[in-house]
Amino acid sequence: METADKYIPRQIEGKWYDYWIEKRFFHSEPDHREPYTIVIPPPNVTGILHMGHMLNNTLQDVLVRRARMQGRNACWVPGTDHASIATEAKVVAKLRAEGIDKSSLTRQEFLRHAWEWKEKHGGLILKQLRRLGASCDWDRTCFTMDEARTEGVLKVFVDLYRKGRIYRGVRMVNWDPAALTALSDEEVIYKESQGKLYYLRYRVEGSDRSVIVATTRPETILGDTALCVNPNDERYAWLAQDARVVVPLVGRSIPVIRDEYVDIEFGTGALKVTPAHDVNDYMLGEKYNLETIDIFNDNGTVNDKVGLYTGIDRFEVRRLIEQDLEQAGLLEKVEAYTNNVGYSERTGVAIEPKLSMQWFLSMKELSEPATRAVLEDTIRFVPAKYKNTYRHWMENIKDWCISRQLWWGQQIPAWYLPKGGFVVAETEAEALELARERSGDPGLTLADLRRDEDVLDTWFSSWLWPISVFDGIRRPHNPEIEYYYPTNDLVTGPDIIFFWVARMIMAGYEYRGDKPFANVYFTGIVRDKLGRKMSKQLGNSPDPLDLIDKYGADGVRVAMMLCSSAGNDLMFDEALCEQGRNFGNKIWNAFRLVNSWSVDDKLAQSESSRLAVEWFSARFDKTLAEIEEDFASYRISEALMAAYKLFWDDFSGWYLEMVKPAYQTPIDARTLAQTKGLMEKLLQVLHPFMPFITEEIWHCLAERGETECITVSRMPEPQPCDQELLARMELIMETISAVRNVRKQRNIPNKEQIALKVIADENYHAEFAPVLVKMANLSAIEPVTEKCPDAAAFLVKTTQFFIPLGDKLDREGELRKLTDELAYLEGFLASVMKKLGNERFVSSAPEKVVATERAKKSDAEAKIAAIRERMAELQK
RNA sequence: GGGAGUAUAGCUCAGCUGGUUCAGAGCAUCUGCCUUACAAGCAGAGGGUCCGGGGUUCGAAUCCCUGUGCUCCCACCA
Repeated sequence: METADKYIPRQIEGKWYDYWIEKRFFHSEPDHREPYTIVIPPPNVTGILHMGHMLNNTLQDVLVRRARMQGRNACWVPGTDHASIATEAKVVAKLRAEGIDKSSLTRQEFLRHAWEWKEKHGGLILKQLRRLGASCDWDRTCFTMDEARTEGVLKVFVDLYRKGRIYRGVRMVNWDPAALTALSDEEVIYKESQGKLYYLRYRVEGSDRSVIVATTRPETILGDTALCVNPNDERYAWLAQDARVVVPLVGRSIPVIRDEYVDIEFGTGALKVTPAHDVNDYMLGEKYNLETIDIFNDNGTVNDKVGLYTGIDRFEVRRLIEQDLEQAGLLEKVEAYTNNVGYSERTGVAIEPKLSMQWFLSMKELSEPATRAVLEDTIRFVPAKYKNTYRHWMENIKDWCISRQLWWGQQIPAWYLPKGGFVVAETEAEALELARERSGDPGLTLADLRRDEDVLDTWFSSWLWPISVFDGIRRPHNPEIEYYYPTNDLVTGPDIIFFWVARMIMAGYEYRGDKPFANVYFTGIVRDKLGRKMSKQLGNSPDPLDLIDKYGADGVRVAMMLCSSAGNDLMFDEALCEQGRNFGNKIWNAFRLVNSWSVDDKLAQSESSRLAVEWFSARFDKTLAEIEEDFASYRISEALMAAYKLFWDDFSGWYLEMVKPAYQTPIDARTLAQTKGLMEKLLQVLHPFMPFITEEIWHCLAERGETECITVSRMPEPQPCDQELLARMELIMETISAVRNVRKQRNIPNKEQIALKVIADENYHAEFAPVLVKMANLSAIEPVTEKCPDAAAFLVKTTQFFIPLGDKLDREGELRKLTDELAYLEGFLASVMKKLGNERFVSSAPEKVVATERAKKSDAEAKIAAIRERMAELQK
C-alpha cells in the first residue's frame, strides 16, 4: 500500500474529532472511578480564539487527556463568560451602526438585542477550540448568565447580604464615562501620559496677595471647596488661620485648611481640594467636612451646578479654561508634566474618579481561609513565586465594588420601597412579601417596588464557576458537585490572580467549605519573538486557525508546549510550529517504515533485533519515569521534549535502524510484533500532546474495535528498567559514532563494509557485536591482543579499537589529532592532581567526591599512556 | 514611592540539597550526504567572562553582599 511521504493533518484531524464526539469519549458522569476535573477559564462569549487561549487550552487538554488515559474519570467543563462591559459595549456599537441609540431603548428591548446577538455570534470560540482538539465535555457547556448560573448568583448575593457582608455606600469609584459605569480598581490601567502642570492664582480674600496652586486638571477648579497647605510650610505662615481664597474664574470663596498630607516639595506646596473628583481630596473632604461639588455629568461633560462650561466635555473644558485663565491673568505658568493617568481596561477612556452610590462586598472575613489555603499549600501555585503576590494582595484586600451601571448582566436583586428603604430577595414574589412586612402595608404590589437598575460585576458570577458549573450553589448536595468538587487543576494567567483566582478560592471556602481546586498552573503571556505582547493594534498576533490550517493542530500544540515553561512569558515564533509539524512528519514516516515491512513467518529473530528490543524497552521505561516526574512538577514542556527525543533519537534514529531488514527483505514476525507494540506505547505517551496523528496511526497499526481508540486507551506505566543494559548500549552507540567518524574523515562510503579490530577489556561487551556490525556496516569484528599498525584507532572509555586502513592511513593527520587529545588530557590530569594535592580538599570533602577524583586520575593516566604508545607507533 | 522576579550558547530555556548526569537541551548556524521511511531527512562540527564586582568555602552557574540591565505586581503627589 502506498502512503504519502508527507503527513497531511487536514485529512484526518476533523475525522477523528468527530469520531471522538460521536463515541462520547469526552463525556463524563460520576462513577466509581477517581475523578479528574478541570473547569475552563470561561472566555468572553463574544471572544475569538487568540494565542493566549491556544496556550491555555492546549495545556488543559494535555492534562485532561493524560488523566483520562490514566484511568481517571476525566471531566473538562467548557463554557463562556457574559463579560458585561465588553459585551455590552459590542452590542451598543452594533446598534449604533444600525442607527439605534441605546438610550432610546428600554432595558427589555436592549436585552432582547443583546441575547439575539449572543445567540448569533456567541460561543464561536468554543467551536474554534474543537479545531485545537480540546477534549471538553460539551454536554456540560455553561454560560455565566444562563438560568442555573444566574439563580446561583442571586442566591449568593442574598446570602451575603443577609450575612451582613454586602452593603451600599457612597464611595469614590472609578467611573468610565464611555461605558457609563463604575469599574473595580482592577479594571483600571495606569499609563504614563504627557500632560501639563498648570499654576493657578488663588486670590486671598481681604489681601492683595495670592496663593499659586499647581494642578494637572484645571477644569476641576469648578468643584474646588478648599485649598490646603502643609502646616509646617513656612512659605504660607503669613496666611491667617481662618484665611479664605477665591477660586479663579468661578469666584467662589473657599477656606484654607492645613494638613500634613500635602507634600511641601511638590509644585508650590499648595493643593486645591476637589472632594468630588479626586480620591485623596475626597479623604481630605471627609476629614475636614468639606462641601462636595460634583461638576460632571456621567458622560464626562460638565453639568450645570456651577453654570460655567455646561455641557462641554472635560478635555475640551481643560483647553478652554486654560485660555480663559490666561486672559484673566490667573494663570501663572504652564509646565510640561508626565503623570500617571488611569484608563478603563474595557473602553480605553480616561477614568473619572466619581462619587456614587454603589454596592460593596466586604472582603476581610472571606479572605482569611483563602489566604491560609495558599500559604499552607493546600492549594498549590505553580510556579510558587505567585504565592507572594497573592499574599500581598490578600493581606491588603479592600472591599469589592460589585455593582455596574449596565444592563447586560445579573440585575441586583434589591427592590426599593415607595417610602424609602429596600429589600433584598431572590425572587420578585419573595421581595414583595418582604416589602409588605417591612412597610407594614399588606396592600403593596410589585408595581410599587422599584428594582435596583444596576447589574453585578461579571466576576461576581465567575468567582462561583467551579461550584456553579456543577449546580452546586442551587443544589449544594447534588451528586455531581459532591463527586467533581474540588476540581484538580486550574490553568490560567497570573494577570487574573486577583480578579478571579483569589475570589474563586474565597467563594470555595464560603460555599463549599473546601478549596475549589488543588493546583493552579499559571501560564505566561504569549509574546512575539521580539518580546512584545501580542495585540490587535500591533498586528503581531497570528490567527490561531491559520496556524492550524498551515501546520496542523498537533503541530501548533507542540509549538505552544515547547515554548512554555510555567509562569514565564513565552516568545512565540512561528518556526516552532514548523518544528511541531516536522515532528508529526517524523512520526508519520516511522510508521510508514514499519508498515512497509513484510513478514516471513519462518524467519527467526536475529540476535541484534532481540537486543534492540530489549534495549529500547529499557530506554522507554527510563524516559517514561522522567516524564512522570516532569508532569508531577508541571514541567510540561520538558515532558514533551523527553518524549520528542525518545521518539526521534532513540526510536527512529537508533532502534528502527537496528531492526530494519535489508531493502525488500522480510522481517521476522516476532520483531515486527514487538516493534508495533513499542510504537503503540510511544504513541500513547505522545497522545496528550498530539492527539490526532497518534489516533490515526494507532488505527493504522492494528485492527481496532469501534471504541478501541488511543484516546481512551490505558497509558503505559513506568516499569523498573535495566540501567546496566542502558549503560552498555551507551558504549556501543559511542563506538558506532566513532566508526562513522572514521568513515567521514577518510571518505569511506557508508555502503562499503569495513573491518573493526578490538582489544577487548571489561568495557567491551561482546554480546552487542551483532548490533555493532549492523549499525556500523562492518564486515567483521576481530578481537586482537596487539595494537594494529596502519589503522585508524580510537578509544571508547578504555577499550581500544582499530580500523585497518593500509596505505590509506594519514599518519600526519592522526598524529595531529593525538597531540591535541594528549594536550587536553594532560591539562585535565593536572587539574585533578592539583585538587588531590590539596590536603584540605582530601580531608574535608566527602569520601565519595575524593574517590571520584581518584578515579578520574587513573582513568586519565591510562588514556594518556595509550595515546603515547599509539603516537610512538605512528612515528616508527 | 513599595515589593517581587529574572540575567547561562545566535534564539528559547533546563540546570533541584554547593562536588561526574556541570557547563546542558531544542532550535538556528556551518560541513558533508538526494544512503530505498523521512531533505519537514541523515551523518558530523563549531559555538559560553554562567550580567559586572566583592565575599563565604577545600570547592560557587548554584549560597551571601553590592552594582547594572530587563520584566511584572502594588500604590497613584495634585
